[in-house]
Amino acid sequence: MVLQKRLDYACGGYRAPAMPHLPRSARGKRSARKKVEDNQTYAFDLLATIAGKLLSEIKSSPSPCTSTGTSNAAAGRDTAKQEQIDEEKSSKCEGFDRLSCNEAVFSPENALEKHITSKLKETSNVPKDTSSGPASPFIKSDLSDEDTIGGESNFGRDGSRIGHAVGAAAEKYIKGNLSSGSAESYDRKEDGSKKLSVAEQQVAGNLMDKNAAYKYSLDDPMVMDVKPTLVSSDSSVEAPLYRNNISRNYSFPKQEDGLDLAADKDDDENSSGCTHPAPVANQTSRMPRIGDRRMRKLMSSKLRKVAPTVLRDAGTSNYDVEQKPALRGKRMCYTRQRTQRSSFKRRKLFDHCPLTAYDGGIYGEGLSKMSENSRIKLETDDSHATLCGANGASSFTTGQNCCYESPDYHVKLSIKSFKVPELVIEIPETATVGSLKRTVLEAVTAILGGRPRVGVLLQGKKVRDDKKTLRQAGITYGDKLDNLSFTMEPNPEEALVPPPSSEDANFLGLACAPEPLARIPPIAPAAAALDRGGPESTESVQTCPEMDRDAFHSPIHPSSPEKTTANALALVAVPPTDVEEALAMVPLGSKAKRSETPQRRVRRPFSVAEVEALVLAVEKLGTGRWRDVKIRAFENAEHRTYVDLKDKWKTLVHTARISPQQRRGEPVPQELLDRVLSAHASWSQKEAKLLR
DNA sequence: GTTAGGG
DNA sequence: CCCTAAC
Repeated sequence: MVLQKRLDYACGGYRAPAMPHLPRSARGKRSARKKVEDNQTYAFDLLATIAGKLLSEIKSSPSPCTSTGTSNAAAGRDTAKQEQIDEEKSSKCEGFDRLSCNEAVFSPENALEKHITSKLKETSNVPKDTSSGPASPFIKSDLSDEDTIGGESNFGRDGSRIGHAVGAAAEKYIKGNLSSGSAESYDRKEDGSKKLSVAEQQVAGNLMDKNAAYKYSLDDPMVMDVKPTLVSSDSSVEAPLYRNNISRNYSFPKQEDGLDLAADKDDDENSSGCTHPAPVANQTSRMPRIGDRRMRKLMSSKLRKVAPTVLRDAGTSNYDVEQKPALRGKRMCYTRQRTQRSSFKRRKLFDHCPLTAYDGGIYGEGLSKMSENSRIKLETDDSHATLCGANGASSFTTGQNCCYESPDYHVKLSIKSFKVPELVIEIPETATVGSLKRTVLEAVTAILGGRPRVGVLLQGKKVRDDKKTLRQAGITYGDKLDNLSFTMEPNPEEALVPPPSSEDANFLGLACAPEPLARIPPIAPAAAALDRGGPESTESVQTCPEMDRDAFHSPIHPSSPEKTTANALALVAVPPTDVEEALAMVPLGSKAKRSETPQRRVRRPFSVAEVEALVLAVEKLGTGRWRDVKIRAFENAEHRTYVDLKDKWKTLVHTARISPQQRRGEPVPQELLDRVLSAHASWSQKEAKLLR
């Protein structure tokens, strides 16, 4: 055949049309079998990449300290709070009445990102199904025409869905964000990953005895709030996050343990290569397709090993995996995902159980029980009155901790949700859903990833003076609570990055640089902060007045006892408006240019003239010699590759077979379609004969 | 780089 | 149109 080919060319590219060639179809379909394998590989690679990145981040971050002191350092910003912690540690009963909201402890990122992630994921898959299932087999083959259109429309739908999804996620958060945390904690137990629990307990132990731990947690409103978050991640993926947060934010001695354990869980041997992935990933993403492909292959060997270890690190993992267009429709099928999914389901179940939201604290089971009782305790004044914010104050809190507090003048608060910085994401339409997810995750992580701090808004105004007593600030018993809300914000101390601005090359520029597509202008410049690396964005957020205004409000409802459950603290990331809008802005990769979805070629429907030329050529050359067809009939049509011609022929054949009503796009003269069918039949026959 | 097919 | 496998 080869020889023949060459000879033909020698003759000016014209050969005996009737010279059928052996179809390669003999190869049969190979896709199915290998796909599974390959998919896994992809998944692993991607996961590994991400995981590696995360891991590296963790590593790069200040190593966990052995004592609370570290956590204090982390908190940095609020000295008083730090002291608080120390005190607690040193003396069992001391400082309980103090306001010990160590912001450092507050790290909702996990929960949030997790939540969003899962949500996105969940929804993203839906559209897939929709698009994949052509109403009829006929329609299916018509894809070339309709597919593109359909595909695009699908994409659009996806987007909207995602938006909804996000919205839903946000809603969920509002309703019972914490619940997710609780669910998570449950997951953990169920999964038998008690290592973490142990670690937690140990941590608690460090603080003192269990009671101490209890108290500690109770004492620190933030802690309470946070707890769910910490545990929030799914057993598999969570672990890493969990430790990640802890290590970075809390620097508990045990973190290490947790980390190791987590790592070991799946496979310990691989922790080694984890450092690579991050950089590699970036490179990969930037590479041209072929390069990319190759890269992935090359990497796969290395990364695969690492992947398992890091998997959990990447709460993100799934995002990344899905981000690859290559994975479209094919999803990872390894257990991990299933695990996650199941976790998610469980979590969902818990979503409506606000009570549990508080459970599953850092300290584990013990805490979980008291959690419902514990709420937010705020210090009213110097008198050390502790405010048991819980709706229907918890007996526990009162009984155990409140011994130090005066029962009077307790401000009862029920935090329904936290305001988080507005999340604005900008992403090209051509970006994959996966990249979208990742982007969102990054944004959220960036915002809350560091050591987020809690802001208090009273009547819309930020209460900045931490030294003020609640009373002084105007937060008093039975008053103004409606105007009290909390915000979750990046810790300024952590990030000394310039305030975010739309011009910020870091995220705006880099983010989408590779993407030629027009971007949706950032909705709110302030939002840019979100895009930044977690810690860095802090300052900007703090600085930005809009932050406070735009952030989601978590109005505090004077809690009524019966509402306790319903009023569970919720961490909510509520998109200001439409999710899609909100998502409009985050850079696809603030740090690395990700969004490397190679621009999809513009759709250029075949004109009738082109179809005719194609038909003519195929009639002459037959099917299976697309390169020749291309040369013969589309030599000058740069945008028509022989693959395109082949595809077009495929669709033409299909089109010719379906009823005219089912056809879409510019109608092709029936005459041409008839010729298509005849030519197709003719050449098929010749082919068949040859095979015999 | 081509061809064949699935997505 | 995209992506791959098999050539």
